[in-house]
Amino acid sequence: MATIADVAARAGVGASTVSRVLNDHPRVSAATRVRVLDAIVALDYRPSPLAQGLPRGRSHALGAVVPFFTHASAVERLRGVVAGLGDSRYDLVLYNVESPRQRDEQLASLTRRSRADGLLIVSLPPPADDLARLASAGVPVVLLDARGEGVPAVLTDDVEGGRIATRHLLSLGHERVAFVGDDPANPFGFVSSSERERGYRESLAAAGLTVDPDYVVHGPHVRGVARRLTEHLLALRHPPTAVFTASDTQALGVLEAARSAGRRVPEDLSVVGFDDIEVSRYARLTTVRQPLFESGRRAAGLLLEALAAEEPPPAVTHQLDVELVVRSTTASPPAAGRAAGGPDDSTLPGSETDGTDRSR
Amino acid sequence: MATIADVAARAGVGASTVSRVLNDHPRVSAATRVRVLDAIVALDYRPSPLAQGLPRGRSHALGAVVPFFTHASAVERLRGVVAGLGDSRYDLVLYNVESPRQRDEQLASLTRRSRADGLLIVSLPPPADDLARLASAGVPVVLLDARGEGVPAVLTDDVEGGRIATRHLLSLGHERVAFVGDDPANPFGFVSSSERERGYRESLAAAGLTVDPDYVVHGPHVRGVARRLTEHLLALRHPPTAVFTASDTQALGVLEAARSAGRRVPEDLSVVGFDDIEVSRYARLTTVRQPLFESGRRAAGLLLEALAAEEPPPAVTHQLDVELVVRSTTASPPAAGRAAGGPDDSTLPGSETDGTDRSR
DNA sequence: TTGAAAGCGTTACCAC
DNA sequence: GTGGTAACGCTTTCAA
Repeated sequence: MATIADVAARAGVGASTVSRVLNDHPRVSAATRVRVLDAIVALDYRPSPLAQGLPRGRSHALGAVVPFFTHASAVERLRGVVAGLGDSRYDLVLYNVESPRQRDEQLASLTRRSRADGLLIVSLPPPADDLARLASAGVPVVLLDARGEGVPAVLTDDVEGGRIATRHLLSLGHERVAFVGDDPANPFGFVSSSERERGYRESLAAAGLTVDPDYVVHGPHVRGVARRLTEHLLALRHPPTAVFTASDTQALGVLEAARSAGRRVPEDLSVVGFDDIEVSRYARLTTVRQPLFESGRRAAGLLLEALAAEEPPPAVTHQLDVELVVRSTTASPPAAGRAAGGPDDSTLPGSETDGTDRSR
Repeated sequence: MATIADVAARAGVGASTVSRVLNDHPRVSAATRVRVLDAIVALDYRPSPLAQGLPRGRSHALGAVVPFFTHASAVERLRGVVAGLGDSRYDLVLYNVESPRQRDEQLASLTRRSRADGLLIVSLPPPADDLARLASAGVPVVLLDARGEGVPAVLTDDVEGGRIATRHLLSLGHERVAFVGDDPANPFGFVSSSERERGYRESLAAAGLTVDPDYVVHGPHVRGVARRLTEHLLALRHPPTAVFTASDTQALGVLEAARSAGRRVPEDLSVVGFDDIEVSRYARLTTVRQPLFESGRRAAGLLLEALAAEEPPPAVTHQLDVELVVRSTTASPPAAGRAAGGPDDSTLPGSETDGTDRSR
C-alpha cells in the first residue's frame, strides 16, 4: 500500500507538497499539482484516514448512539440518518446501547474527537455532565427524540400526539379510555411515553373526564408486556372501551390481548398506537404518525452543519409535527358500554365530550 | 484529555511501561503495574484508538457493507450482526451502498486494515479482484447472503426455499403458478431472487408442469414494481391462480395488486412470499422463513473468529435452513379455475401433481 | 523489569 | 511555491 512518501518520491516533490495537493491547498503550482496527481493515480494511493486523523485530531467518523433493539422506530430513524449523511466524507459508526452502564461507557469513551467527530444520540437523554464533557471536548452533539441541556434536538411533538389520539377516541364517544405506556421510571430516562401520556391526560381533562388510575398502566417497551398489561385491563370490572398506547409496538400487543380475550377490534375495543412504523399499515392500526425517517435526516443535516461551521451547533429544538392516521382499529364504543356504567362514578363527566374531531 | 505521557509522568515511569500495562504485557512488576493503573484511573486516561491504530496498522473497526435501503431484510440481518459483535472491542461502521459505482468505491477504499480490520458484505457478490486485494491486504471478509471466491459465506438455501414454496402451492392444487422476482440482470448481481426462481422452476418441472414464460416476471426489488407486474399478470387472458414472489416486500405488492384488481386472497389468488420479515406476520402472509437475525449473528461470529485467529477465515459456506410458514394467503385454487383452462395447453401436465405437501 | 528512541503516515509551521 | 521538520499519541524494538 502506497504512502505519501512513495507518491512524493515518484512525483519528485516533498511529502508536504503532496499533502497540500491532497487538501487542495491554494499555493501549489499547476504543474506540480498535475505531477502529484499523476503519481497518486499511478500508485492508486489513498491517504490513511488513521494517519490523517492523528495530527488533525479527528476521526472522520460520526457516532450514532442508538438503543438499537429496543425500539422499532430507531431503525427507521437510522435510515433517515444514513440518507441525511448522503455522501459526506464521514463514516457512520453504530454504538448499540442495551443498558445504562453501557450508555455511560459509550458516552464517556466518545468524549474526544479522535473517537468521533460528532455524535447523534437517539432517544437517550444524555446525563448533563456527559454533555458538558462532550462540549468541552469540542464534539458536537445532536439529539434525536431526546432533550438535553444546551444541545440541539430534533423532537416529535409527543404531547400533541397524545392529545390528538385521545381526542379522536373521545370524539368517537369513548369515555373509558386507557393508556398503555413505558415505565416512567425506565433506566434510560426515555420520556416520549410520558409525554404522550401527558397529552392523553390533557385531552381527557379538557373533556371534563377524570383519569381512572386503573386505566393507566406501564411496563417495559415490549409487545408481550403490553399484551399482558392489556389483559389485566380487559379483566377489570369495568374495562375500558378504548386503549391509547405509547407506541405501535405496544399497540400490537394490545391487539393480541384483545383477540385472545375474544374482544373484536374496533367493535368492542378501539386501539390507537403511535409512530406509524411499517407494520402498522398492515395491522390496519389507527395511529399517530411521526416522521421517523425525516427526523433522522434532519438530525444528520444539523450535525453536518455544525461540523462544517466548526463551532458548536446552536441549541435549537426542531419540533416535527405529528398527524393522526385513522385506519381500522377505532370506532364508536359498543352501545352497551354506556349502560354498563363507568368504572368509577368520578370518571363520568358532568360536561360532555365535544364530539368533534379536531385532530386534523 | 490525558495522554500516555501524562500517565507515565504521574506514575513516575516511562511511556513504554504504561503501554505494556495497557496491553497487559507479562513483564511488568506488580508494583509498577499498580502505580500505573492508579495513574490511569486518577487521570481518567483512555488511549486514543487512532494513535493506537497507527503503529499497529489496525483500525479497531469492522465494516458492514450493506445495500441499506434496498432490502427490508438487511436491517434484520444487521441486528444479528450487532448482537453477534456483542461487546467485542470492535466498532461497527456502516457503509451504505446505493449504486455499483459506490460499491466499488467503498470496497476499494476498504482495502487496508487501517480502514477496517474486517469486513462483512451483505447481499453483494463482490468482484473477484476486490476480494483478491482485500485478501492480500489481510482484511478478512465474511459474506452474508452472497457468494464469493475463497471467502466464507453465510447463506440461505434459496433454491430449496423456492422449491418448498412452489410445492406448497402445487400441493394445494394450483397449476398456474406465477413468479415475481428481481431483475436477474440487476446492477449489483444479487442472486437470491434467481436462486429462488430456480427452485420454483425445479418444483414445477418435478411436477411435470411447464413454465409459461408469461408467468415469470422481473423488476426492481420494490413493492410498487411488484404490484404493477402483478397487475399485468392478473390481466392476462389466463391469469395465474397463485403467485410466488422472491421476497415478502414484493409479496406485499402482489397483495395490493390483487386487492385493486378485486381478487380475493386466498380464494381467488394464493400468494407466497420469502423472508418472513416482521410485516408478514401482520399481513398474514404465507412465506418461506429464513433466519435473518441468526444469519447476521453467525456472520459476525465468523468474522470475530478470523480476527482472533489472525489468519484468513476458512472459505466455508454456512448454509442456513429455510422453513415454510403457512398463514392466510394460500388456499386451493378456485374450482372454476380448472374449467377456464390453462393459459397454454402445454402447461397442462400429463402427470398429476402429487398432492402431498412435502415441505415440512 | 524498565526506559530511550525510532517509527507509524499524515499535517502544519517555518524557512528558503 | 516548496521542502524540511516537528508534532500527533501510541507501540515496539533495543539496550541496559
